[in-house]
Amino acid sequence: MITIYDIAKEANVSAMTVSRVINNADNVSDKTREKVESIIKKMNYMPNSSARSLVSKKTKLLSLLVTDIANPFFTSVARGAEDKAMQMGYQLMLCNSDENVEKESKYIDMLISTRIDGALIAPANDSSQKSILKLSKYNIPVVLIDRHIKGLKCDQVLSDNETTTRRLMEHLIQQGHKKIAIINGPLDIATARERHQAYCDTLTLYGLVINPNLIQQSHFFHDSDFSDAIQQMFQLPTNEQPTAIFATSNFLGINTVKSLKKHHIKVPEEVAVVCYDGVPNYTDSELFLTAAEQPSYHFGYMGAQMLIERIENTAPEEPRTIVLPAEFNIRASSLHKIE
Amino acid sequence: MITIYDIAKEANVSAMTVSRVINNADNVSDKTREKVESIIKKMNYMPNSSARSLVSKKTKLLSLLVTDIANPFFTSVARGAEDKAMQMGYQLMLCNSDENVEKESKYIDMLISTRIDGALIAPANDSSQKSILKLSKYNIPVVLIDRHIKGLKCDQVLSDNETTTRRLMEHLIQQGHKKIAIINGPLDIATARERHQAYCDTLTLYGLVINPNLIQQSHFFHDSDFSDAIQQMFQLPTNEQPTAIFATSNFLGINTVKSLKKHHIKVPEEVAVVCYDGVPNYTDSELFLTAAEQPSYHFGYMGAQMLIERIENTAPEEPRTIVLPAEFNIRASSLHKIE
DNA sequence: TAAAATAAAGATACCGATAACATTATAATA
DNA sequence: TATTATAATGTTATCGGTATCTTTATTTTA
Repeated sequence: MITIYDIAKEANVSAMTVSRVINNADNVSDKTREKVESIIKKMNYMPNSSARSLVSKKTKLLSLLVTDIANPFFTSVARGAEDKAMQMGYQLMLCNSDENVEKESKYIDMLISTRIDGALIAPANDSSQKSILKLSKYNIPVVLIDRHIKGLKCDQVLSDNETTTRRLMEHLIQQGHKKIAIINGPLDIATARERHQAYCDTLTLYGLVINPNLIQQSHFFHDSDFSDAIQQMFQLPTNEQPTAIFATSNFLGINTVKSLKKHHIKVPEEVAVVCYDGVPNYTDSELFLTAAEQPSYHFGYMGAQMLIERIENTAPEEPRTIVLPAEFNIRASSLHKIE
Repeated sequence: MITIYDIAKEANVSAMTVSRVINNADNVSDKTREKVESIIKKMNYMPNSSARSLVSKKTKLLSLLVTDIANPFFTSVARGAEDKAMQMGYQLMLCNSDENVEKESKYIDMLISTRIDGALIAPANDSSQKSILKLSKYNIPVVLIDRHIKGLKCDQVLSDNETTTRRLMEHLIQQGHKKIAIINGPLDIATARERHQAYCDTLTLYGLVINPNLIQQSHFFHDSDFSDAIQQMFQLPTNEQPTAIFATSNFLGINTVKSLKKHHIKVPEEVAVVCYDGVPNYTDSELFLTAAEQPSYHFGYMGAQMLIERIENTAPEEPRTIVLPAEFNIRASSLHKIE
């Protein structure tokens, strides 16, 4: 492996001069610079980042720690984060926690050892706080994505859970729905908690009752199954049965519609469905599910930008929170007025 | 930042003893080990990977260089690769080349500087060879994914382009189609070239004519647009117009169906469509497009495994090629017999 | 022209770990 | 008990860069 010393010897200069050349220091004569540069090219020299990092204490490495890159929301976040990282000269490491705090913690330990310059994290749940604080102990800045953690002060890019939920609910209420169910993720995840709260608040705001039988918790994975929960709701006395369902995530939305179909319940005629977050359209036809679509690419892009600003000390000291608005796409799944 | 020396001082031992403890060397007394371990825990010490790498010449870093992580094929590849990498104690860096050789080359330079232990690459096209050879110059093993490069000897995980194409074509031919168009990516990409070849071979095999008017090149991006190409084909004399289309990638398939729809051409009644590779189903209904679905997760998983074997010298010297079979899903888009 | 200022390059130590060898303490053997 | 073998620990050099200080060469100023 070629080092700075090989170049130095070949060019008849000191290693320090070579270092100056590759770092574009200004106190190198043009003649020397040209000579060194030509030898670097000839010998195909590339500086060793480990050696550099050891001295500089910077790795130019960021990490994106999400629950599952295969969730299209995070796929797009990754793309955005990577674009910004590359643009700013950073590389991005990918980690999937599977919403598992132990796995997440193991990753974070690895990331600390790697001495990444910063981390973009969509935490598994509230108890991720411990691992994240560990990063802080190592002065590794963190930007939270999508899910914040109560009591944890750091930069974050979040969705406007309150407004977006309310607007989805209002859409249903305007269509005449009074018995609206919610299918949600675990309440130890901020997004689930806030969407739950906003769901309750909106019902109250419009003078509707909050029926615990219409509140179901599942999880946010792709294969969340709550066929039983659905069935249960539709075995309630008729006056309790929901006429609309609010699903709090892309996969929950899809699986809700699938479950309903399985139980031969017609959407939207018998029950309307709205969904927080959307999915890419890989079909030739229009999408079916009414969704508040999040600008997921920007979650990653803005997140990476904030992170790099933090790393490079160009950010204000006070932690910043960016709230990105969703885009509402009213579609067939909720287009059926009831009286 | 806490180092091995801080631990050593606190434990009243030499740095080397601490190093032995963290590396689980067997020649450390239990008493010493316990003492050191407790101090490591107390002081929250984590070894510095840069320092380790500098000595060991191993970074435990892999890279996944694909054209676009947002393409569901590569998303799934990434998930598979990451799973295997994590399992084996490696971390995965993510790079998107956007099928751009310059961008790809820039990435590869960064990866060399980072001294990654190995790279999983889906090359932009044939001229990626130069950059990939550069990696070899630095003894960084490469596993090619999905796209191989002629003349480049290395481990690879590929699709069976010949068989899969032939089977898709045969399916069409069995339905009575004689005028089959192909919508393909650029021919400087191996997959496109091989699918093109297999398309021609299959036509010949069944005694059908190869009509250049029915051979269209676009590209593999998400937003490939070939509405004009489609229109052109359907402005041919009736006896030349295709009754079926073979799209050589997931996005090409989707966009083909979309374009046809735009031109009010009915699928499958007026033209059947089959597609190489599929997409995840994010809808409640059955997918429409007949597709040869690739086990993308395994492309990544197996690729990472081969790569790690190569890195850790447990692989046979001779480069290996793994060919993963596709799964055929005949769906509505091609289910219409013609006489 | 001598003294001071500036530019260009070199020497050395260090970043944080580990490999290789050296030393000391302890146990086994003659 | 003296001698070896073995176990446990320490010392030093090194990985490939860069920060810092020093030296040498060149230019500017008085």
